[in-house]
Amino acid sequence: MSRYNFREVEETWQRNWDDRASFKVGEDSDRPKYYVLEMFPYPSGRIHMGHVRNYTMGDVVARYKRAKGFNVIHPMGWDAFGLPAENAAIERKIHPAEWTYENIATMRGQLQSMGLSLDWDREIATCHPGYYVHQQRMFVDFLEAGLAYRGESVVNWDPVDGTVLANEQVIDGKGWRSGAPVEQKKLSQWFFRITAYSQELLDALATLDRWPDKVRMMQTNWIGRSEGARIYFEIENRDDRLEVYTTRPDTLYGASFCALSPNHPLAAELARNNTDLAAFIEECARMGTSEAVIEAAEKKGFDTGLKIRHPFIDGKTLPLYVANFVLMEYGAGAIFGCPAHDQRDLDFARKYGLDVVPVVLPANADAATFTVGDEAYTGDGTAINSGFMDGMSVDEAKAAAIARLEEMKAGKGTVEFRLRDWGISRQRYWGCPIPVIHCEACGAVPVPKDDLPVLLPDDITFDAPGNPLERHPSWKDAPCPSCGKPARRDTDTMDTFVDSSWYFARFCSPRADVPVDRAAVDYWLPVDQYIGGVEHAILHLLYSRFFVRAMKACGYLSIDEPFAGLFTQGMVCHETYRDEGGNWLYPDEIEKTGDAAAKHRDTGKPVTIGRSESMSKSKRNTVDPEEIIKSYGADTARWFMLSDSPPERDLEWTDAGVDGAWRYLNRIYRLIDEQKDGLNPPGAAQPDQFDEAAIELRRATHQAIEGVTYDLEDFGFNRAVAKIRALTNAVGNAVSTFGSDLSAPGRAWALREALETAVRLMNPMVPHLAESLWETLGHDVALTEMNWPVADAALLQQDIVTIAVQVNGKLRGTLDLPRGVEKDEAEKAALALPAVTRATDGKTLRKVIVVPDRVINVVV
RNA sequence: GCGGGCGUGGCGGAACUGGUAGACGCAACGGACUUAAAAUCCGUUUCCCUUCGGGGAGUGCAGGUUCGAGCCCUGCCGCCCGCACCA
Repeated sequence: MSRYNFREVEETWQRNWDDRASFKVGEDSDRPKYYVLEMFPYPSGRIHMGHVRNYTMGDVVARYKRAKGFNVIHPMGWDAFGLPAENAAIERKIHPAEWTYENIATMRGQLQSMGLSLDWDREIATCHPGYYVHQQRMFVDFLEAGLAYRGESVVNWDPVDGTVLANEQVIDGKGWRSGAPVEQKKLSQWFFRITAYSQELLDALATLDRWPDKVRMMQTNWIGRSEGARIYFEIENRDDRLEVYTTRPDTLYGASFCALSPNHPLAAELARNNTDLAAFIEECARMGTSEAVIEAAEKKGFDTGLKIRHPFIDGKTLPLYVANFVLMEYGAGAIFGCPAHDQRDLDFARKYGLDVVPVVLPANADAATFTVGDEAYTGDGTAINSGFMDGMSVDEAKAAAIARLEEMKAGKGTVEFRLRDWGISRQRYWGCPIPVIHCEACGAVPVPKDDLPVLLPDDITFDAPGNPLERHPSWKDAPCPSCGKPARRDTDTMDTFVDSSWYFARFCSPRADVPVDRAAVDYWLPVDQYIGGVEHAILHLLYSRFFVRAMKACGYLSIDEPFAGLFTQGMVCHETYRDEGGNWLYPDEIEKTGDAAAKHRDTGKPVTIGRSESMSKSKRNTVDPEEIIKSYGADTARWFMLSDSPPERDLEWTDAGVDGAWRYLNRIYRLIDEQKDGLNPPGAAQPDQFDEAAIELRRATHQAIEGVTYDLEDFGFNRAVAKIRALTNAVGNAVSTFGSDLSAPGRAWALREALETAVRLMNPMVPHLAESLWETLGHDVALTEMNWPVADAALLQQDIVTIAVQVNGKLRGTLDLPRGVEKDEAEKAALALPAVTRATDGKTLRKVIVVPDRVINVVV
């Protein structure tokens, strides 16, 4: 008897697939295509369990679809630009490129050891000039199409590191690395005009029916469409007008003040002659934008002394404040306040003693007595105190107010979005250079496409803070492409989210000398199944949706949406451990001494076991996939990843769970090893007779095919695993029923069918073992070339069905009856059951419900 | 605050459109094999009562609809996630 040698099996089959180029694909019009993609990794150094889970799921889908006859493309690459490479450069004096490519080499090897069915010929790295040259081309195209532009915006600026920070990199108002208080700074940057597609990005969400509702909801909220009105208020003693945005023009009669954002140009203008106002604005800027600050912040305002004329009420004026809660980025950067019907306005009004005039009367309230106390009334109702709008519903009043404003040329109805254009400039070295040259005479001039790529210089230093490209002695000097005079390169690089916004398209023609080969993208796109973490629900997934629209506008492709199907997987979690001093400990530093107790492996000191949390280096609750693969094999890791937890939910990594997976794989290995010699040869003709035991096994086999197929179509990997295990149990039972006698009609055949089926069903999940067992069963065609098994419908139904018998809905017994038995007959049998007669004794039979082949309910 | 999701044994989780709740595993316990251990195999395992025939309760809580509810409806409670001064 042989033992399952996973090391040898996994190496053999990985080499075999490689030698036979099993996963290399090209366009093939004869077969339906299927594009499976997992979010590509950042080459941080080593793969982690989250990668293992993600890529295992993708591989199951890829191998399953392949067996179903699809021409499956399943590529892999590297999201290789980004900050950590620069940090490594600073900390370890290693060039970002070197660090990145070394990491890629390590991680490629690790992924290969997982046995993924990837077409490695399509591998790309976004930091490679062969990739980013095309990104620079498209940038120029976008520029020409008006989809990229240069603009000013307020950014998070870290004065110590000398760079812009993303919002995520600002923690409690301080730079995450330098710890310096972040400043709000106005900078000229490049933008992608994602807002040109606001409505379209919103509308098209409805077509993404294979996306999680949650993600669509999040994008809907992020895009943030609202309908309302722009109002142009006249300002007393000034020529210009004040523009505000509101969603409640119906409450205009209840207005008691107007307020500007501290960043509003008018506020800045007024501050020039008013030091108190200047100080107030300064204070607002310092306050920062972190949530905690906003939560606690008091509504504060500064009365500018200016008076705003009410458009509908002759002679009425409203005071104009600068208020800390008004955002420059939304609407017009200015508001009118109606305290009775907006909580924030109410707080503000109470603080500054402003009028609170109710103008919407709730349905069951009395106009004579209705007042607003501490809570603003934001609901529906009837307009009151509102002149021409009195008596209208909120919706009618909105329309009427807009109509009147438009008539007076004092405003108009508008649709507003929360979505902002995408600022892509980063003051970083390790990113795609922005292909623009700034000329004093000609302005910002794109680098001609023939001169691309603009390559990153290799000879850079990280010995001072700030952008190495800016400090480079000569790189930024370049002649103006337009007039030829000395000019200056843009020293910013693109946000790395740009890189990941189109990589899925590049995979279709990874070596093309244009961004994408038209025939290839027309064949392969869109991605049929995309798999990744929910943390990308907005940024990456929204940017990519924008990018394909922009690419379409520039004639590169013709799809509307990049990802037809999306699956967001849960995280991998693990218990946490701390020593007496509160320091985090790695799982391999501790030893369990009981159910909820542990000690330090070396010191023997007690260890506190904390709750299970997402694996992270900072909490040291990580398990290295490479160690697991080395000691148990990739298949065990894969099988465990797919068992137990539904893929969209978090998975708890436990040693016991891994052992369980390991035990099962050994069990099926042993089972086949023990039975293989007694089986008939592969491909033997189906006998025409089966005894009862053989039929029972065949039923289990075909139910497993049916169930596993259904589950795999539906991302029910945990259920599929359970059904394969159930089939294995059924084989085990059959083997003991059969004993050593396989001569009864059909037994040997049914046993082979069951074992072969189990192997084929588990192939997408544990491909090395499955291939090996398939070979053991006497086949010389690899499973990668085999079709998916098909269930025999005749075997899915049982001839004898077990029917539940209830009395008043309570289970009293069961009946085994032939399928399709007459209702009367079933009813008679049910009423004759001792448990039923006992329960109905002395009571009047009211009625009997018979659900054919399912349940009989006796009502008394 | 707004939006969304989820509550099922000791644990992870099954349960097709309302029809035998607890599949499949983990852990635990008992047994077989063994000098012993590991490995493996067999069995038990929702809870309570039991005269061992059974009986009762049970899917967060309280109601409702239905012959029948884990699933549908109403109201609570708890947990998780996202957004957050969005006018």
